[in-house]
Amino acid sequence: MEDDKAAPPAGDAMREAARHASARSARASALLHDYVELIADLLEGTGEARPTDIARRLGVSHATAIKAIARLKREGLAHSKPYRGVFLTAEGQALAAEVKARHRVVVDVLLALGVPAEVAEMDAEGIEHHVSEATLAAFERFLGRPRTPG
Amino acid sequence: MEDDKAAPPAGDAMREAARHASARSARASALLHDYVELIADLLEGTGEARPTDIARRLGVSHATAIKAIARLKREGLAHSKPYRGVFLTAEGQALAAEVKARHRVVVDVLLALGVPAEVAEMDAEGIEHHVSEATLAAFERFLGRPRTPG
DNA sequence: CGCAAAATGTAGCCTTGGCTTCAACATGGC
DNA sequence: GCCATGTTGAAGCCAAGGCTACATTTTGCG
Ligand SMILES: [Mn+2]
Ligand SMILES: [Mn+2]
Ligand SMILES: [Mn+2]
Ligand SMILES: [Mn+2]
Repeated sequence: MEDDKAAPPAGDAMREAARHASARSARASALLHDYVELIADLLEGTGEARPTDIARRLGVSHATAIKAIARLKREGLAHSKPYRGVFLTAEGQALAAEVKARHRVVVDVLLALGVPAEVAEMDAEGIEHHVSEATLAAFERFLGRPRTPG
Repeated sequence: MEDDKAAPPAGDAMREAARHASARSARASALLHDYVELIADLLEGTGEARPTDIARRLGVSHATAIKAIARLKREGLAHSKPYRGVFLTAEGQALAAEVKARHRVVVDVLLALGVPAEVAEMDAEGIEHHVSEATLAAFERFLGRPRTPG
């Protein structure tokens, strides 16, 4: 039997470790998701996404927003020229669409479960980032919105 | 009339900023919550909570666990003597109880919504940290477990 | 137009939460 | 009882995500 050098988590502990690793990974991408979602929103709404507006809507300083935008660009989700506002790449737009759909479903599930609207919006902002594909599918079934409408 | 210097987010933007701030704050305490929950679990199960076991169950290096434990101690949630394992303060125990209850409710709601068990455990590990009191109450009502069983 | 105000960007600081590496300690098996 | 092995702890590195302070650019208004 393969002898598991260096005490790797066995059985239960291993599965638990995997769960926590998954949560950590979701936490790591949460911020980027919020940025692309918001940028898409601003672009749709007003035609432009300026760092200052992004910062204001997220409740952070403009410097923080600008650093995050730099990361979005590094990761191929956004592009921008100096002093010219931010835009999403095709990849960024696709991600934004996913994230927005997920956000809506999470809010709707919370509302369906009797959570007050303001609170639902609050909590969804964090919960959405930890809803896997399988859970999203279950949520949609529960809401009576099958994924494959064929 | 306080004249709102320096372009403070107005109306919608302000509420959205508050939502994101709330999510950031939840994210910040998530890690501590997982530690106290796990430590309580280990103490109940085996009578001791050793840094190595904590690290293994969380899927991080022992050094990472030890630094987090130091933070737990700084915040009055845990105490320990060198080489002697970790224990929870009264405050830490109370927090652990809350966190465990919340974890259970979240998993049960996901199961009730048709999420597969393995996935429910996965997602709950992240979702639980973003479930406010009001949402928790709604979940308990939905599950038919009123908070005040009087 | 010209210039003040607003927006943008840069630099540098801090904390958190990961990691590896190495040193010190505790203990169980012989 | 000793010592190999496992556990614990300390140090130091890194990236992310906050911040303030300051420099630069754009823009809008008189
Ligand atoms: Mn969000
Ligand atoms: Mn969202
Ligand atoms: Mn958790
Ligand atoms: Mn948990």
